[in-house]
Amino acid sequence: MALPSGLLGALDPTSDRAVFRQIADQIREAIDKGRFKEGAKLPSEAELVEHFGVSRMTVRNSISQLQGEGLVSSEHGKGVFVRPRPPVRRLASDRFARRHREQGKAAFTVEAEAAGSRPEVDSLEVKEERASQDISARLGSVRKVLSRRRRYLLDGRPVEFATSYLPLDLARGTQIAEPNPGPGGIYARLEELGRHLDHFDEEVQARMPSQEETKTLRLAAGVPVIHLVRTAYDSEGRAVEVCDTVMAADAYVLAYQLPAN
Amino acid sequence: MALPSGLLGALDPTSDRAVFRQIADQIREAIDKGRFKEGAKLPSEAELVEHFGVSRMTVRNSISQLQGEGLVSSEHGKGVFVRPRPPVRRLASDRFARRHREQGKAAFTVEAEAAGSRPEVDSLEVKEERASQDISARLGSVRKVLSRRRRYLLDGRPVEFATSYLPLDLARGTQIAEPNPGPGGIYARLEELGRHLDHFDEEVQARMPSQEETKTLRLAAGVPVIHLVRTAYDSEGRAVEVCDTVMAADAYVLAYQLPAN
DNA sequence: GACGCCTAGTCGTCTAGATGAGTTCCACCA
DNA sequence: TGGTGGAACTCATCTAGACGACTAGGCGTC
Repeated sequence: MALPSGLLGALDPTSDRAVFRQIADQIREAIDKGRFKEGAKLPSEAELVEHFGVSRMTVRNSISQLQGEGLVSSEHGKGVFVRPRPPVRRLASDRFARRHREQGKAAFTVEAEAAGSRPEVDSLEVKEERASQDISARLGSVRKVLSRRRRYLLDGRPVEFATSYLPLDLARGTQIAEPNPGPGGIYARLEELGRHLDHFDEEVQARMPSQEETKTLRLAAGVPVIHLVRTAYDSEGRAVEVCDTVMAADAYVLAYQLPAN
Repeated sequence: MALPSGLLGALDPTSDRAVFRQIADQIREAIDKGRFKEGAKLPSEAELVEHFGVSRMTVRNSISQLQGEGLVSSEHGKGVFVRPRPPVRRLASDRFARRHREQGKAAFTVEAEAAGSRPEVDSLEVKEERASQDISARLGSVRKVLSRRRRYLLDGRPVEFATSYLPLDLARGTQIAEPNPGPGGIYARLEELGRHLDHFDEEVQARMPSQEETKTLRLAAGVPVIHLVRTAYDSEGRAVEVCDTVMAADAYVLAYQLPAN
């Protein structure tokens, strides 16, 4: 039952700092210093109670603190574990370049397989609907849109879900309205429709997930999401697609290249 | 003491869902539906205890749930409030374009004043130090660097802090090593030194803040940070600066433009 | 009017205990 | 051999109460 000595220190009873914060500090430091490795099990609540001589609620308070920081996650009946850092997927700013599209495969699939992961696309849903105010504004006062909703998984883990919106009069009746848009994806189809793509605008924000997002992406406590809204413009400056994406922040790093002039 | 009726519903005792989650759901829904507006005070813990007929710890558990989601923040002695959404600063991908630099003022200052905010720069610290492994790799195997550390505030609120690293043999003895690098900032000085800037690489990640970041940025619970690492390259492809930035995620939206070819 | 004190209301921290539920493993029995 | 039941351990939820500390407003004193 007793804790291996040296793993965790003692409390400072003279400190102003709340006891549960001191305990969280101790555990955090032990993780930082590698005394608890990624994926390792923390001492059980009972062991921590004994070690620090406090009540169980205080220990739980400490752990819930660390959970909120995304450092640990608890599993009912098993224990509390140092949260492993999943491999991140790097999204380069040229990922929608035409030269990649011409290969004919979806960007997500190609990239994932190159990284040795098993990609999946999920819950595909294609609908015709009224544009929300925001989408309408981004598409240039379009009323009705075709929406394409899907979820992406890597090795069975959901990492991202996205909804594309296209003006209905552009997409209706084309392969874009089919579940499978064909080789090169909807951007290839848009170009075949004579909409030569010129550039994309991306807006990036980070925030904590909603309840629904937590569920859809199976997020652990303390994992934010990246919310990315991309608008595609054709060579005449018309917006042809808006893609609204929510990503598990611990699975991604976004890379952009900016010109200096 | 009693709660205005209609604000919050009742619990479902037959539900599997934990009581504290049901209470959090009720409050979340009330916020979503606008029954509690931004900045409004939630019912006190005592009122919620009475309304739902549960113990105080259960109510506190609900509230701490909502805090973790970034929905509310509590103020000791005052109450729990719906977290107001602060105005966000939009960072455009051309913010380092030469044409802006030539105005002579710092980008942060110009932008903030244009938006009607009061900008401040803080805790400026210039040091010579050994490069960390990561910084060294990004700068191309540079051992010693000049580091410039500073914090940015808008209307007194810290929103971002950043550290720039430059190869020491490039920056030493120049105005870059001075606290005030002069008009146009260090990028202008680099160009005067013959390092014509070609492009920047930016890497964006989001995560929960460390203890220190929470303190430096005075972050509320449930606010993630955006971690941005920018590398500046000159026209000969040499990395001349790495800037490591941590931003309060609720204060920013990043905007990028990507070419389609 | 300015200041300080007091008080009621608020959240923060901590204790001690009860019950529930998921996981693991092993001894026992068929 | 193989399955089953249970013990022991884990975290999850909830209760009831105590004390501390911060805030705001009222009130009296100077």
